[in-house]
Amino acid sequence: MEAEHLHHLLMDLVRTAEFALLEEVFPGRTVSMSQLFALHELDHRSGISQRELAERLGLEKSSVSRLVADLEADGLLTRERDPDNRRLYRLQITEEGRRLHRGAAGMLHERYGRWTAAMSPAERDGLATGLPALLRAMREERTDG
Amino acid sequence: MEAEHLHHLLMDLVRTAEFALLEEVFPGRTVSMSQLFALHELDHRSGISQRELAERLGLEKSSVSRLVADLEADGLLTRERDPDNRRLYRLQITEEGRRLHRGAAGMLHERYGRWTAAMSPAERDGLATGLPALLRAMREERTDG
DNA sequence: CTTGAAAGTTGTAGAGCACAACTATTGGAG
DNA sequence: CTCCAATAGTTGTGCTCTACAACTTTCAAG
Repeated sequence: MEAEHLHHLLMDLVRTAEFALLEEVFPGRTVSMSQLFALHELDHRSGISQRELAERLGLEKSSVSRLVADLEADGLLTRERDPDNRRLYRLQITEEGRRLHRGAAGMLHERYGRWTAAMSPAERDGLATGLPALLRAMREERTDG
Repeated sequence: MEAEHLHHLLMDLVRTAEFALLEEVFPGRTVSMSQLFALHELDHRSGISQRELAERLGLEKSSVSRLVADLEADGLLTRERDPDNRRLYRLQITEEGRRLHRGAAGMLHERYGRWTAAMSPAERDGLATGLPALLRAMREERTDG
């Protein structure tokens, strides 16, 4: 696979995917990309700190501070000081936050279903093999260097 | 391929790819994502109008107006009124703009090379088959609905 | 007790974008 | 020909997201 080809694909994918991820993901609420990512993280890893979340999101701690404050105000997560180290918060997604994330995921899943339905079995298999591998490679380089 | 799996992959990919695309892509200059996309488009389709560019970038015409004005001020593209319809501009990338885009692409290509080098032949083949198919499916839905 | 590091907050400023209201040009309809 | 609606683009304005710097609070080490 040539670089030029991959370049095209990635440029396209970032634009198209970001568009698709935010489009009408949840009616009535406005969820930013970072908020969605944050909920996504917290739905998997409960109890992480803001610093950890900032690292995972690739954001500055001050940005996460405000991001998390907004999510807390909307009742989508809770912040509790760690009793053993009161400098840091333990973030936990609330039921409502979980419902929102799952709801968003559900809406997206329908879309994913339509996408994969429009692909041949060979293409689906290829994607299932190649895409995780690409991400693994991207992430390795990012953590290495 | 299940939706949940694809959901994970896309969330990850958007974040990681956007990060990778902008990181030190061209030393000395600050290029925004949209500027990079715009140059990318103009390097392929010369002479399109701002309205066409706006459609391709998924941006509002006012945003493109300012975006293009900046790129022109930086000498990366030229704007000429269409003699047959003086309402619209014909946008053309300059040599410098082309060099910048190609340069950025070159830097990215090295990175792509490292990524694909870290993948097995089967994974590379899979990606080459599956990723274009996914984009095709995503784009079809976007233009349909 | 002091010092320095870590986690988080707040002030501030800039980038990027959309929306609305505007100008200029064009192609009809009457 | 004249008027009008549509099209391409511009400008004013305001919002959101973000980083950076300076700050507070908490902790741990000496």
